[in-house]
Amino acid sequence: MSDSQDAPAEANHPHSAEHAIIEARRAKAERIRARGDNPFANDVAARAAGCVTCDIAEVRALAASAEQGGRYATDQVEAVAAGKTLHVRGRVVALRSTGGLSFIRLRDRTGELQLLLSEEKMGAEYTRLHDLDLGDFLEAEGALTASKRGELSIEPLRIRIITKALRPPPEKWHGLQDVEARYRQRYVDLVANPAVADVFRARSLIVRATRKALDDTGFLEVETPTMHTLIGGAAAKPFVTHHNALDMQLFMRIAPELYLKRLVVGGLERVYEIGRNYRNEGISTRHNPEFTMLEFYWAYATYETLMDFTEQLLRSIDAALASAMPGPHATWTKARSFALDEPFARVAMNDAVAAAAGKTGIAAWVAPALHGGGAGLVNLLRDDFTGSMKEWSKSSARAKQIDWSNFRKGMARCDNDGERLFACYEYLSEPFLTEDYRAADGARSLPVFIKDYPFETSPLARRNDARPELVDRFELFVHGRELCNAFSELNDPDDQAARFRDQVDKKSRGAEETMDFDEDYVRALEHGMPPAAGFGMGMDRLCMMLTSQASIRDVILFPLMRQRAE
RNA sequence: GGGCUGAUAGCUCAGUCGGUAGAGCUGCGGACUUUUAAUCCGUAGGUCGCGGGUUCGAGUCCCGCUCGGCCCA
Repeated sequence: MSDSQDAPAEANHPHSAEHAIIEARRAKAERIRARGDNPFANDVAARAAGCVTCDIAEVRALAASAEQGGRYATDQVEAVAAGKTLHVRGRVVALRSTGGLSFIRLRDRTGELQLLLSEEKMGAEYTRLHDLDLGDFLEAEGALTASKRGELSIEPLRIRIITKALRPPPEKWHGLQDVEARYRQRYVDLVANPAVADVFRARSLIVRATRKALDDTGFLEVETPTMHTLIGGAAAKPFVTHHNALDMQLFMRIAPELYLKRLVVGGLERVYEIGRNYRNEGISTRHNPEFTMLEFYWAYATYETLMDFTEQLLRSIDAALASAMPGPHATWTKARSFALDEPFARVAMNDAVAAAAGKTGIAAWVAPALHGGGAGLVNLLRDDFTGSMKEWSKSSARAKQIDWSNFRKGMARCDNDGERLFACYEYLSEPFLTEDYRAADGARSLPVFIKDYPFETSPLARRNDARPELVDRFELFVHGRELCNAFSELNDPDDQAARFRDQVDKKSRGAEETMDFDEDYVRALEHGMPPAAGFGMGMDRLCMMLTSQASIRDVILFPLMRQRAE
């Protein structure tokens, strides 16, 4: 908590430069009023008879046939638009004057267009420029033309400032660089840094393409509660809230899983939800307290079905992005260090651990890992870890990169061999996924499905029929980052009840991230849930991956920030 | 929570060994009828994040705090 006193708001400080700039703009707004215009106008329909209101993209489309190599010939432009008067509106993002001739770059949602203003043509209208600032919204009516340099332009006979911007935009060349200001004042970021707006256009397309892929596969989109009475569906700490009228404690959901599976019981055999989840945990470049997740449940499918579907889904989303935003997509793909276009690796956790153990070059590990796989290594480490750790940690370059101290602590906390195998995976395999699994070109990493998890680590997944110590589960890692988690669903109500009891036991022994016993969910399973497979994917992480953004805050419009005394 | 790192004009950034706080953009005034970060002349704009300390003297050195960033947990 901050007990700092309220600092004087800088903009109100009568001597600050910011204050002077705002006052200068306010004075212009007053001049506009004095002239009889509204500096915050609402009546923005075209005025001149026969004048057509156009988006900027429509203006460009009209002149498309006159374009050659990005340049427009004046006579051709004037020929295609002969006799037309166009009405455009947008924000003024650049403003230059050479005296009797001025150039304005106008931006709307569809693009940018130059206005070429001539004092000779406009007469008294031209003086309205004196009240214009960068950032203002302007409307203009005039004929289409091209400048001497071949830039498509409208040559207005009439202009009007329709919204006065009282604050100045950031520096025109560098934009807004201050990361904190970019997140706190996203409205400025979006105007000043067009590449940022592209990322959020991409986000919308990604979500739309995801919906389309699922809708086309016969899924039903549903909405389930985000306020829960029990903690369930994932291992995470919830936000706690309270309903006054019912005097009831509620948890903001950490996952929609248990509700979606109730719907599968109810006969909605393919359901999905794309929605916000809340986890009361730390903030990092990969974690925001609220985040968007896709979950779907698919009756009569198995986790094997889902691996195929996942590959196809990711490729189709990326293709949709490429076709809708070819320019930005090319830039993002260039920055990608992973391959989406060849089959993803599929590796059982036991094998992944054994392979990673082999790569450490630790002599004592070779035989157990070779003959017993990851489980063989677990047998060795359970009995002899601390004594040999020092010597092992120096065995090879790979061994030196392992986080031995946390590995040791993690192993010590484990209650059983399943958890130990998972710990081995976490410290020996996962940090090296990008170097161990490479695309055919060798230059990019290959996405990898790590599958067949120990059942102890997965309280909602179905046991493997042949090997009951495992569950039919996978996680997908793209360039070392967890993107998806999926499994064949546990539908045996008695087994599910036993696993809930185990979670409750763990909680009573002090574990923090456990699920509550959900009696209603067990009752639902008692009514019968068909065999099904379920899937979860972080949409924010998917956006990061496809648009090559390093931080989750770059794909969330308003990431959570600490409060700041203003 | 830990390590590293940052905060100087509205914006983007300099600021050397501790010695008068700088530039560009923006703003304001002026010139200019084909600009593309226009150009040129003039001018204004500062609680150097906040609070202590050392010193004749602190943007600069030391301590604490606030708010970020990166890495780790």
